[in-house]
Amino acid sequence: MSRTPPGQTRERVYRYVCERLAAGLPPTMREVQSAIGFKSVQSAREHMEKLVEEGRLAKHEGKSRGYYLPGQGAGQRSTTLVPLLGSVRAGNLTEAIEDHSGYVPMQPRRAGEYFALLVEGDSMIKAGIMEGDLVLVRKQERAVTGDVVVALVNDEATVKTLKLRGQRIELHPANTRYKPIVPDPDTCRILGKVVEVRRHLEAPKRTKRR
Amino acid sequence: MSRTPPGQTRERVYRYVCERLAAGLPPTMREVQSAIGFKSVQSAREHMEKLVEEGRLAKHEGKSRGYYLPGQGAGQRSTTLVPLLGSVRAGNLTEAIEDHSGYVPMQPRRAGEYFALLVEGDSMIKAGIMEGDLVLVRKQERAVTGDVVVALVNDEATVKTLKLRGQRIELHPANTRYKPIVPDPDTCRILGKVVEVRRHLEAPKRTKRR
DNA sequence: TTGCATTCCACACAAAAGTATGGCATCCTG
DNA sequence: CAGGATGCCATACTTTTGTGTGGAATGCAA
Repeated sequence: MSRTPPGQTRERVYRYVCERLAAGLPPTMREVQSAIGFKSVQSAREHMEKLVEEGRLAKHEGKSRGYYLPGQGAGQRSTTLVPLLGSVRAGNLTEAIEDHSGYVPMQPRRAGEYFALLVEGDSMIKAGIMEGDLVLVRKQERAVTGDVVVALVNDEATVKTLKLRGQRIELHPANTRYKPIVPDPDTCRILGKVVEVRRHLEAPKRTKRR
Repeated sequence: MSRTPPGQTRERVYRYVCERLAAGLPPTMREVQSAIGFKSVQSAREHMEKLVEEGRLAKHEGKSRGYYLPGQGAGQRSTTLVPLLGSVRAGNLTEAIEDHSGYVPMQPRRAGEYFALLVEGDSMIKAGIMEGDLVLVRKQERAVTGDVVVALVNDEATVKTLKLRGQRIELHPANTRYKPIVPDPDTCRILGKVVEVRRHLEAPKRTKRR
């Protein structure tokens, strides 16, 4: 029977398992067996057990699809899929909640409900938030001065830096070409706080036609 | 037997399943049963089947832990956990690969191997890349003019915009306070192309002492 | 009243999935 | 040479997990 140099198949197994873990469905032993091309499920199992011994994988004993990455379980923050609701400036965000256009993976640092929006315009350029960036927003109706928030002003969403002057809300741009917005309190509502900004420097690859 | 108003338990089931999906380990029927508090596994199953009928969940027939979110399967890009290797300017990146300090979830737009780095300095401020930002990098040794790359110059990693003049490599900052780097070709190596920039606007929450 | 839909329970069975035991071959070290 | 480690195969057994069938109770519409 043919056999590979020590450690080589181990790496292939590890890579395959990591891919599956990242995809959200850990593999069974028999799936590892198939993926690597073993004739016997026991071959897969021995590699997996060794990976656990080495501390590179951990597992729930006796549970199906029970392997996981060590740092991912106990201390590591878990990944959440956040709905991408559309773009700032798009229409009614309440409706967009029902028809989100995909998910964005994130690891929340705080408990809460999150949504993602695409940024339009350059009003926050000095804060390093550019046209086309993605903002991840935690839903909350209050924030403090200095927070970057998504606010609804006259039913139009906008990303700005919040300044509270007493009870008065000011929405400050980070671009000298724009003036602060001082909305009528009845027409302004904070939707949430921007907790993360993401920028893709590469366009999506063209997918094949289906 | 006590029973809830129509739809109420369904939502609880859905929420639980979504949490589990986001955490990376879909639940078994018996786990759904336990989580909701049913006495019978069949109760869990019927809710799950209904969620599939409604199009809110999908499943791999007959497979353990086989449920998934519909848009997440076929067309949706799968999530990959990318190792965070440390910060640009830190020591030897080759060693850092063995001792990465966590994972960052991303949905790659192209096939390849990825790693993440923390940015130090403000040399790319005009490109909206700030101190403390996280760059997600696809490993590649070649890039084209205009790409933002991670390069190793005299064993020091740096994030810059690449400019190729013939065979000569120039590494351009996006900040007028810095000059382009024109490294000796023997001392410069491209490690990869920056494909995504992320900024956290919120510090990690303090975790309880263990 | 009957039929249907919804929300639940109980139990048995089938298949998937984890685990155990035996075996072979190669290489290296004591 | 023997023993141990590593990389594999083969098979059987055990447990987990999915599925099927039967049942009960409630509410609503025909």
